[in-house]
Amino acid sequence: MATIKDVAKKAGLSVSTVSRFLNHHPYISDDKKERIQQAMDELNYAPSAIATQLRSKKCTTIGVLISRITNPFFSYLVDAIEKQAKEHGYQLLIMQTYDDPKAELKMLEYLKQQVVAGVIMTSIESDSQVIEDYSSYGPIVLCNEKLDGTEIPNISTNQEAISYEATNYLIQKGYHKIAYCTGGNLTIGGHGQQRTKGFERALSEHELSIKNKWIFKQVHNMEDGQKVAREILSLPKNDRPDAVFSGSDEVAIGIIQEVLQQGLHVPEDLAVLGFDNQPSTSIIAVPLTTINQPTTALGIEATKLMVALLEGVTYKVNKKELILSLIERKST
Amino acid sequence: MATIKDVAKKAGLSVSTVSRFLNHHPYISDDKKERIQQAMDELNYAPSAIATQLRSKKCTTIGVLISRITNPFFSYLVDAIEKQAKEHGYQLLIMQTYDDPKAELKMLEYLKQQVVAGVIMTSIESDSQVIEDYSSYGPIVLCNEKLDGTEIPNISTNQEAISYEATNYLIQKGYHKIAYCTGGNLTIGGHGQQRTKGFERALSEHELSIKNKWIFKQVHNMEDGQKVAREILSLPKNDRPDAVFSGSDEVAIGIIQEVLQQGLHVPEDLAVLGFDNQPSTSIIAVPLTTINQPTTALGIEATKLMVALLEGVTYKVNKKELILSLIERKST
DNA sequence: ATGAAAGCGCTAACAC
DNA sequence: GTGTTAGCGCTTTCAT
Repeated sequence: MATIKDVAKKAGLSVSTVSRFLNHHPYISDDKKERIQQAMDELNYAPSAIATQLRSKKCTTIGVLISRITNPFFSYLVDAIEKQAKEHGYQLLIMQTYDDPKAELKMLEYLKQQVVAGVIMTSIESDSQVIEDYSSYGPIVLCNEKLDGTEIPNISTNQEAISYEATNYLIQKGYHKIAYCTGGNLTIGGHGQQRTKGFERALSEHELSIKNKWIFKQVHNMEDGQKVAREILSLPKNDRPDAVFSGSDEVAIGIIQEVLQQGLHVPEDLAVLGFDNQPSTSIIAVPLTTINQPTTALGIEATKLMVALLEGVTYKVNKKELILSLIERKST
Repeated sequence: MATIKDVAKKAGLSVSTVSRFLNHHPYISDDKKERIQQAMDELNYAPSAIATQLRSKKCTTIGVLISRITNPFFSYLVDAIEKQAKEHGYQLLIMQTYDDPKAELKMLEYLKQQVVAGVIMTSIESDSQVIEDYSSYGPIVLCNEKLDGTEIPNISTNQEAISYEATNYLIQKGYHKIAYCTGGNLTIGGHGQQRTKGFERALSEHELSIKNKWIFKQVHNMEDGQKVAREILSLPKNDRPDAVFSGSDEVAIGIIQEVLQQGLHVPEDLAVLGFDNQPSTSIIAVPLTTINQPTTALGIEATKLMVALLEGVTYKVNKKELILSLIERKST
């Protein structure tokens, strides 16, 4: 590979002039510009990004932490982040955590080592203290997550409110025995805590109770959903929920599949409400009532905020687009 | 940020000793190891990856080019690549092209600038000559793509054969008027050329012809599929295909949706065969007959080959897993 | 076993 | 306008 030195030699100029040319400085005579360009072309020169970075301390790679890219919510989020980042001249280093704090820590170490200039976290596994510590090495922006008691900036939606609204919607529709599915395990500060809060608030306002056996924790995919449906349907009629609020569309789809397979009907035998509005929810046998997340807006705002932080300017987050909405289809 | 110099000073040693410690060289006395470790801890030191890279010329970032991450085929591919890369100590720089050759070129420039050590291309927009030129700067591995007349290594499946097989399957089932959907435009060397070849071979062996109006080019998503279905259904009965072979599941799903919406039936009024076996194809109203791609194997093999190329060892691709298969469901 | 010193490819004062 | 030079933080000879 040719270096800036080779170019300078070939053009009969000094490295600094070539460097100036590279960095679009003013005040270089046109004939020299031409000579440099020609030398570069002949040598097929490209500046070493590494050397530039070491010297100028400018890094244009943003780290993105996601739990799993195959989840449509995250792939759409990454899509939005990537497009926005590219627009500002940044690249994405992507890392899946699969909910493993070790992977998360690896990315945070990359921040410390300056492999990435900043990190957008779309999932959190570490303690807030750990993340706060690392934020001294570069900006960290939380996307669709929050960390109470910290100063870490975040872009997020009001999941508690929409959960409350969706639960009320179910109650108004006449469903009073509502089961609940969550990916977390109902610990405070854990996954889906906000959704759970909204759900519980709506129930208690209507003085409805929820039985322990109607609560399903650590359910994530279609198979889990099918299992949940089997459990529900095996309960005696008078003890059986008439609706399920699932914190995940995938689980909701599994539930619907299983109910239909048993020759029963949705929503007559069991109503199902999901969360995410994943692409496939509108095309299944019984289209799913679910909650739409402003995925693109979340990605765009998180990235804009990150870029602003990186470039030392202020950015006022546009909250108008960050709203969740209930999509009513056929499953409720 | 503390540097190696600071650590050396604090430990009362030279930078070279610290460097040796960092690189796990033998022959460092235990007491000095301890002193260094302690100094590092106190200073909260992390070596600058950039400086290390500039000096040692070792880069552990692999560039991955994909057309769009929101397409499940690609997100599953990236998932497999990321896991495999991580296992070997590499990271992924991901870039979507949205079929724009400019984006592709940007990644290839990153290869030239040593931002990435190698590039895995899961989609190709540039001329083979361009890609061959860039391959002198680092390994390029094609994944699920081929470039005839070049030496660029590739991991791919026999799409021609499965297309042939799937078309024969349709013919054997009694469908003799088969329409065809492709994301490309039927140019030689273009998108889906192999699939088209297999399709045509099967037709011509059975002396079946295909009318021009039964061919749909540049169709990509569900909406395109719905349009295709509308066009097909508006044809007079005697001139209407009885089956569609779609090069994309998404288009196939759109077709099914539209047929059902018009009160007609799949496969009675129109049989539909897709390509990809995307997750949602098994859960739609009429589960789709389609072709399964060995996504994980493609990703794993491409990454293993890339790592081998990067580390200068040979790797024999495991072709046993790289097989396509017809998944028969209810749409044919 | 440890240290001194050169230099990876580039940028940015500082001189002229 | 252009050249000289001193590093950025690290690895790696070459001494000792």
